[in-house]
Amino acid sequence: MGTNVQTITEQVSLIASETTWIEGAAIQQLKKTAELSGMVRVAGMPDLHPGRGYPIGAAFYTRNKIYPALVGNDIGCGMSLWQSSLKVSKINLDKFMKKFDRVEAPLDESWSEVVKRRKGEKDITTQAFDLSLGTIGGGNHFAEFQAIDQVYDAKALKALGLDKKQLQLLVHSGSRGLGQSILVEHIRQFNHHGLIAGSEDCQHYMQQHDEAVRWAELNRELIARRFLEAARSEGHLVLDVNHNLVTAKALDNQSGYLHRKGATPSDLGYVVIPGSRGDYTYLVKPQPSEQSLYSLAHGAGRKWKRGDCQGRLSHKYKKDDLVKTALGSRVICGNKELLYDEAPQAYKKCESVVADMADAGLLEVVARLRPVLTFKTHGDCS
DNA sequence: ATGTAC
Repeated sequence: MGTNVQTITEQVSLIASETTWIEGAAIQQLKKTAELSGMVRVAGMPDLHPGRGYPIGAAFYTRNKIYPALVGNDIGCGMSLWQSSLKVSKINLDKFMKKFDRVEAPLDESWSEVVKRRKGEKDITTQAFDLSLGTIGGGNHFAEFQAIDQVYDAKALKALGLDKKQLQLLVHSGSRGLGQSILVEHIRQFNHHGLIAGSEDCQHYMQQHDEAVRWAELNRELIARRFLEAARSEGHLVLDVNHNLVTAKALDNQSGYLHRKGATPSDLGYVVIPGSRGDYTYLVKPQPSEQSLYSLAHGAGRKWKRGDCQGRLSHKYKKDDLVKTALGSRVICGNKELLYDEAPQAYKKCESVVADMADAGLLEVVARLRPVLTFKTHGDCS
């Protein structure tokens, strides 16, 4: 075992240094999840925190069964990084912020052709949630313009087609109401018992799951395209990685299923580990490892529960204090609850989470990106 | 997390 790989039980490991704060409740959930039938191994990431019954920031490996509830409602949620054609040096923040007045409504008619074409190309037939396509949603979802602030591996940066002078766009969103509807219907039918791998019910779930993953990818693409258009910019996709999904994966020459809930794949090339708005994002080169179930943290990880944050912060920080950050970036968030719940103070430092994984030999840092403008929502009190 | 619940 390398450093920063803690053994909780025979089945359960945790990627974190001894000094990284992990809530006890999250470890309890991790151990509880390991007791599910068919569970082989569970790995917690350094951003592990409690969820509703199951923890967030973890990978779960099963044989013979899959557990849709472990993936959760936001099937296909992930991170998409685009490079814009805008020069960082040309950005006037006060002016720039005003460009994003119309990025929350359903996509208008001017998008219908590209939506139709891309849905076809991605074999997405469901129409029930078309109105949500191209919208960010709530919670920890965002669209954030960033500047490459430190380069540690210039070769890798170049291989990705990234230019330090260009403004980048990071999109965090998922399958909106579609994934939710799939999970709700599944739980109504099967509760939390999971599905026998290969069964008809399992195949049916996987078919819906896979479509929701493709829908979430298209959603991020459309969000990026509409933000780039609003910024009067061109752009190209650099990477897109899902952190909520279940996929077939062979381990020890035996087939099985790798569930990821807030866990970024480390076996698919470069990924980003985002800090909460007001903190740095890290572009990293993963080193695939079975020790972490081929996964990495999907972010900095919550330190404080949603709902607790306003009480903990409002004595010290008013609304106006939270829309400008210590790194000089701006935040558009007209929803007061979200403004507090997603404040950088509510999260761990991304640097420490990344360092835990680097020290465990799970990644090498390519570059550090600093936030420029984080868009959450115009909300109800902007 | 959620075209946000009783």
